[in-house]
Amino acid sequence: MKRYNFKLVEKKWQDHWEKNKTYKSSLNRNKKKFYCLEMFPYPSGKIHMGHVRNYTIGDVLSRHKILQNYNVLHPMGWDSFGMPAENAAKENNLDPKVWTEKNISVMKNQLQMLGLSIDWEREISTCSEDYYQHQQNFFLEMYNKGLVYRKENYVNWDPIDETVLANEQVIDGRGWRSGAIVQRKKLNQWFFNISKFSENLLDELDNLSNWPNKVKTMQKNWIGKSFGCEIDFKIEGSKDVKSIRCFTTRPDTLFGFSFLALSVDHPISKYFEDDEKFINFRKECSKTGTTEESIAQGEKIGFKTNLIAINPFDEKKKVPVFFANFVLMDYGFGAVFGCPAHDQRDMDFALKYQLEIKTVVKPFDKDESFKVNDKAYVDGGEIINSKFLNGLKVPEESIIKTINILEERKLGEKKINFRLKDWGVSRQRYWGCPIPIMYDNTGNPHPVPNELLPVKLPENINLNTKGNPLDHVKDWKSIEYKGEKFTRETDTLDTFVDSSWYFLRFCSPNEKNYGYNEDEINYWMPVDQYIGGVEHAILHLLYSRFFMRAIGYKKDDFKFNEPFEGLFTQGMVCHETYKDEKGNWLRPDEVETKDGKKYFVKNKIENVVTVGPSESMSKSKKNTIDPEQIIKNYGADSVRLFILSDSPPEKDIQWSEQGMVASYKFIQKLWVLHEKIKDKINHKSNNLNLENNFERFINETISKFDYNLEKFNYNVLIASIYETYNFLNNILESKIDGEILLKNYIKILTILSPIIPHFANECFDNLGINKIPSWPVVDKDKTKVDKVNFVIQINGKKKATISSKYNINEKDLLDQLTNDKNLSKLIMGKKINKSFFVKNRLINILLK
RNA sequence: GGGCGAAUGGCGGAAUUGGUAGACGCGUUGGACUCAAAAUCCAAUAGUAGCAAUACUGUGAGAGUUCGAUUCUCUCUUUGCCCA
Repeated sequence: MKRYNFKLVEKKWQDHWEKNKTYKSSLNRNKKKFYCLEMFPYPSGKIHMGHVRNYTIGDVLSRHKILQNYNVLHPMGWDSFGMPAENAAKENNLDPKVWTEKNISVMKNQLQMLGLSIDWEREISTCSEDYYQHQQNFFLEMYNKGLVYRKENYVNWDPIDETVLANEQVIDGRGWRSGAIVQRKKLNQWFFNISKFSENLLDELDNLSNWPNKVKTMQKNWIGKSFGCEIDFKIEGSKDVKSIRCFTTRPDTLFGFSFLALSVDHPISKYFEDDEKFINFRKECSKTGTTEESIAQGEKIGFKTNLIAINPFDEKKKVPVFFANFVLMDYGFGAVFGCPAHDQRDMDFALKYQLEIKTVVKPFDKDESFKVNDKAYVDGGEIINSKFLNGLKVPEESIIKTINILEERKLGEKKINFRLKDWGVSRQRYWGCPIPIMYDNTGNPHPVPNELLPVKLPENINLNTKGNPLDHVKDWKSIEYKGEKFTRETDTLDTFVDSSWYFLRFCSPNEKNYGYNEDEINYWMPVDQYIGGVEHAILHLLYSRFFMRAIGYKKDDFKFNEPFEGLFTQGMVCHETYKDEKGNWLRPDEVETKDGKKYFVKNKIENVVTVGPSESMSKSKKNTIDPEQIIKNYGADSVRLFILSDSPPEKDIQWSEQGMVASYKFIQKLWVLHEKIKDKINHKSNNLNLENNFERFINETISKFDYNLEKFNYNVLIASIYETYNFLNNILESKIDGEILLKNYIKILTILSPIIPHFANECFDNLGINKIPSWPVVDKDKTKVDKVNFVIQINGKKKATISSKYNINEKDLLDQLTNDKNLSKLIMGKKINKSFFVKNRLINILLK
């Protein structure tokens, strides 16, 4: 008996698929299409286990659909613009393009080692001119439709590197690279008008029935629709400022108003720019960073102005105006009215600056003397201490009625506010898609005219400059058109733009004239199943949804809004973390264990290792496992089997070497089984009972497969593969007819093939079958049983099981029970009060 | 602080959605094979009591609905993610 040699077999089939273009897809209207897409990778160097998991899940689905005779599109490409390339290139003094292309070739090779059913002829790379030229087109179309505009916006500015930093690159108020204190700087930037579609993006979430609710909730919260009103507050104490406009969702607490807080970026801050104390205060604020979270967690501080705000409902009530660090210019109008009794943030602030805390809402079960002290009361109840608002139910009456009153008195107006802000797409970086805009000598922007498109990214430029390298490429930056001199926009597009339409490009990757071919996208789109990490639940998915709306805006032949019909978000791959005595992280292969209890540095038993919690694999904690090495050691099928077997795909999985070995051994065992079966297929026998039993098991297994494939319960699927193995191994002990054995074994191999494709193909080949048959259909007749195990419960407790006829009725079952010598004593001498009968399952007998 | 989810043997996890809790795998223990080890195979494996048949307890804690609850409801604890 030959050992199964995965190295030879896997290579053989991968070559076979490539040579025969087995997974090439093309438009075929006679077949139902299925577009299976996994989030494409960033070419960072090597694939990681997260990729292995992601692409294995997608591959199982894709191969399953192929066997169900769908016309499957399963492409792969590269999200290849972005900062890491630029940084790596700077460090190693090479071209980002060279770095990127090298990584792509390494990673493509690694993905191919996994044996994925990908149509590699559709491979795309977002950094190639073939791709980004169409993106420039989309940008200009959107520009012409008024969906793109330019405005000044605050950014995190690193004064040493002279560069803009993303929020996550600001650590404790300093640039992650230079360590310089980050400044807030106003820059002119390009924006996509995503907020125009806020309402629609929110509403149509409800149609996405094949999306996880979790993701839909996250998007809902992100879009953040809130209902409230705008109120103008009269201001005293300044000749320049007469009123300030606020947005609020709680106008009903207006009588609890005790201060007005402004963002330090509020337009009226310009009147305070001579005040040194204010300038210092603003500096202090900029240290807390610009994220909402850091602001909320940091201490709330304020700067008291000499201004006085007047309560519109009670002109006698005058309160101080502050600048405060917890108010963001991005939300509402950068001004909030403070009601400490019913908002915790306002409460913290009021306590610090000893401002009035006036209770205006009470819970239903308290009386009018209810008083808020130092913890804001934010739940429902009834309005008190508020003159004409008293008695209104909070929130169902109070908010809308207050708004009506404000509107009647012309003090404010109803307003729906969205948290979702327009998408700033300008990046002061080299390695991205150039923005096809040029400026005339007065600084006005113009779209780059057709004959000068695409705007190509210059190559071989000096990256070791301050600020955006493109700014320094003089001969690229300045152009002449029809005798007039222009300078190019040197910002490039956010890489989220690249990934907002790549799924369209896959439908017609070679279309020359436009980003997509209409026929092709109308056939293939939308993506039937999209698979990726939950970390992209908000931005990438929302931007893609926006992009479809933006392309389709004022364009009748673009027929769909939603790019992804189904979405599946997989969990992360985790591994234990290790630290030596000095607290340095150690790689798993640097650690050795004895009895699974004591851990120490390899070959140095005296150096104890502390085992930390299992966490998402990351380079910084050194708890990564290199997929290529694992595939080389155990084979692609084993890796695929293991990565699916231990946990449900949507949950995190713990990488375990033992589990990996178990999967490897199992493939070996399957091969032994295969050879045993092959030896028996010419065996003649006639044992009807055995055959029925056998066919029932096989059909039940297929039905389990169908159910669990549909639900992405791949771990349960693998469990039933083990059960099938055990069953087949057992049945070979008896004399089963060879023909029936083979017929059913073929079905089993077929349903195994999406998970372990190399192995299954080899087995088919070995049996002289050159094409994997279609997905088997469950034969319901074969799953019929004539006996079932009935559970006997007495007073709700399980007492026994009894084998009885299928579909037996209650009376016959009770007869059978009373005639059974052993079981009859369970009810002997007692009166049956009542009984509950579940067909073919159980009976619960209540005795008196 | 808010929203959503989770909690089941030594471990990862099953449970046809209210009907036999612990499938399947890992680990552990015992046995076979071997001069020995590895590999492989066989068996046992929720806990307590018992030689045993068996009995009782048991799905984070506590209550509730129900003939029957891992599953539904409420309260609490711990924990994860997202948002603030």
